Amino acid sequence: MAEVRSVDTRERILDAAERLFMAHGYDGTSMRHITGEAGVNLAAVNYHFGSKESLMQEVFRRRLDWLNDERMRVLDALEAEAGDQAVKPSAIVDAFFGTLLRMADDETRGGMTFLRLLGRTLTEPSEFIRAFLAHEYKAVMDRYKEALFRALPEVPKAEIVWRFHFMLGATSYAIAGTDALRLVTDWQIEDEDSTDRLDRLVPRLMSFLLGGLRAPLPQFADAAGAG
Amino acid sequence: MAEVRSVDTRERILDAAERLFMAHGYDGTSMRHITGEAGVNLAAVNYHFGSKESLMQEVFRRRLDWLNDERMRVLDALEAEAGDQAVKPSAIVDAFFGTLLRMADDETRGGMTFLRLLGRTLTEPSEFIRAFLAHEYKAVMDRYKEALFRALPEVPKAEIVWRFHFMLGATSYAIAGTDALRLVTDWQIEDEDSTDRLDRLVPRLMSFLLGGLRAPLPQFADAAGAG
DNA sequence: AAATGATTCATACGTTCGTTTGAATCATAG
DNA sequence: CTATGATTCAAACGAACGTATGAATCATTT
Repeated sequence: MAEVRSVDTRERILDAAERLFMAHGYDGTSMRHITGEAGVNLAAVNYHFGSKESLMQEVFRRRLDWLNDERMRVLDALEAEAGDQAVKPSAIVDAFFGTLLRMADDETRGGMTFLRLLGRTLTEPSEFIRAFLAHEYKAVMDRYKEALFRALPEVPKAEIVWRFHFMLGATSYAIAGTDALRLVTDWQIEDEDSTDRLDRLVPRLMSFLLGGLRAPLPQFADAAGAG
Repeated sequence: MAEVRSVDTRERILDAAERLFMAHGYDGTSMRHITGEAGVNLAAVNYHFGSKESLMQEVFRRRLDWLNDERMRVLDALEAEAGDQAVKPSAIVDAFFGTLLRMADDETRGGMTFLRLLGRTLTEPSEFIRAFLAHEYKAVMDRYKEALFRALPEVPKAEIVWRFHFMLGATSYAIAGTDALRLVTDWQIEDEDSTDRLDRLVPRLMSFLLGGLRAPLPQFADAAGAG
């Protein structure tokens, strides 16, 4: 079996696809863009991956398998360390979002490119992508939800689930828009260079997420409670 | 001038485009989908709007003109009411995000469809869309940033800008994913029906946003301050 | 009623899309 | 060296894309 060439080609395709899907979206990226940038023949994608959809799935699987395994490992370690005590909310949030954000510095795992792709894709419309991500994420999301339920027993579960949702949004947006949103907001932060910005994004975002997670419970207009 | 027909056709196209762009994205929606769903001739889009890009811009302009004017009006009123006092952060946040979220109940202004379109588009890759939104949003963003600077004089401006960014993300995600993210997280909140969920989204999100905005400032690993 | 300008219509243009095909080329095994 | 299976290649497929065209139809004015 001559796997040397094919592995090279596969990875070149995956790298190019990751970058182009991030920059132009799924529908905005053609197979000819991908194969052109990867320096391989047009037919190589269908030969190695079967279809464009399968390629997209493989782009995510390559990174998410490690990320979600790592998230599980970190949470395992936290719970083992805590014994019969509850794990602190800040540790849970860091295990989920911090583990994600620290991928930005690891180019062997996609770095910022993959993070921004993931951030954008979570709000992308394509049905098959959402279905695929739902499947990939289900187990780890359930684990973390349960951990937060135990860590915050006084907060209604529905509220925790919503706030997890909000945290996901703030994070994915912060990642996806690290360059893009500069356009929308057009702010200038004069005293920080770009490397600075990334280093400080994690503590900044963590403060925000924890502040939101532990905010006072909302008061609803009607009488009923939240669960 | 026979404007009756053209106005009807224009609005039918805009309504269909708004819905389809929301559901399938810009690149994922064809002119034939739009004109088919609107029940008009294929050439009508180019006749009335010139191009697909111009149509997209008009879809947004139709809603954003009102939204951002309204945001300006509300902030004007708040500042007039406060006199030389500072406007409360919670009032500013409500003026910006609450005004947006309350569009969900106003079908004459696009309702949830437009909100979800906007939420998704803020992370979409197409260059011309981001450039257009940047232009449409610039004035109102500057006004609100300044208002938050005055409301939170003890918080570094860079930190406020970042947290505004995070709030935008949480909000746009909460909107865009009101249905979609159910797939990813697969949570079930048994005791709330869907109308309930929308009514309670606003106070829930507001609590989260304010908690994040007023969270303790992050501690950076190195010595330098944040601005 | 005739004329005019706005709008709608069917149809076609050239391009690009994802995918397929079958031959050519490669690396390895017998 | 030859056979074999894996991979690469150029080329083409039909379908769908955004856009343009010119005739037909409509509403309005003279």
